[in-house]
Amino acid sequence: MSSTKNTLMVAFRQMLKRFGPRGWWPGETPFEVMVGAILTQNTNWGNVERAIANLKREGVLDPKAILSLHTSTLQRLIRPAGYFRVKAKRLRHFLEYFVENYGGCDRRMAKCDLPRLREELLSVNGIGPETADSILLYALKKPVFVIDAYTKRILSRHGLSAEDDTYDDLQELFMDRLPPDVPIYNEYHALIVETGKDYCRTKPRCDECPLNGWNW
DNA sequence: GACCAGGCACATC
DNA sequence: GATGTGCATGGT
Repeated sequence: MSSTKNTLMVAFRQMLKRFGPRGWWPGETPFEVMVGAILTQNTNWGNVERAIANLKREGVLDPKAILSLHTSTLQRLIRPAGYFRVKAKRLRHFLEYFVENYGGCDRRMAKCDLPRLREELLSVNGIGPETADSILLYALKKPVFVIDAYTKRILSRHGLSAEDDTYDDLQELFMDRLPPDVPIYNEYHALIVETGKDYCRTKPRCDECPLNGWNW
């Protein structure tokens, strides 16, 4: 266990050395982070930035302001992020929950405990485990480890996960072995994404990967 | 033109 | 419960 813990931190330091702190999540406010978490589902971040810029330009990057938009207007503004019809619905579902339960106030929401918030978020149509955890960690500063496609791919490539491991299995793997520390969870996930982008796409460059030899 | 990107819900078997 | 499919834009 302790050697595993050490291995996880060694991998962390290797990635940090290679890329430096990523400073996630890019977003000026917790609310912007929440919107970004939904818009970035299976989507390149650059496209999400365009969509968020549109919302800002129209002065509607605000829970109630977005809710008051006509559906076609919302769709037009978030169009660059792709899947704009489904994402308009998902955004609305989340905002209805957010405004109804917390008055659209992230600080009020952050006062609630993690297990309750996670369960609530997962019950919102359009919010799955990764989106829920991204909101919890990056917007509300709750200690949850975010698992994403890169994490799955990297763990699998290094033989550190099984085919049938679920999202929760992989999350447990990290959370059992790391202290419940928001800055570490934040930086760790961001660095895994960065490592995945550079070395672990469909044509992997395993030889150069900073996680070469990673094991536990 | 193919492939990729910081998922999720739903239909079908 | 597992497997397959639709959703869509913009960069490389």
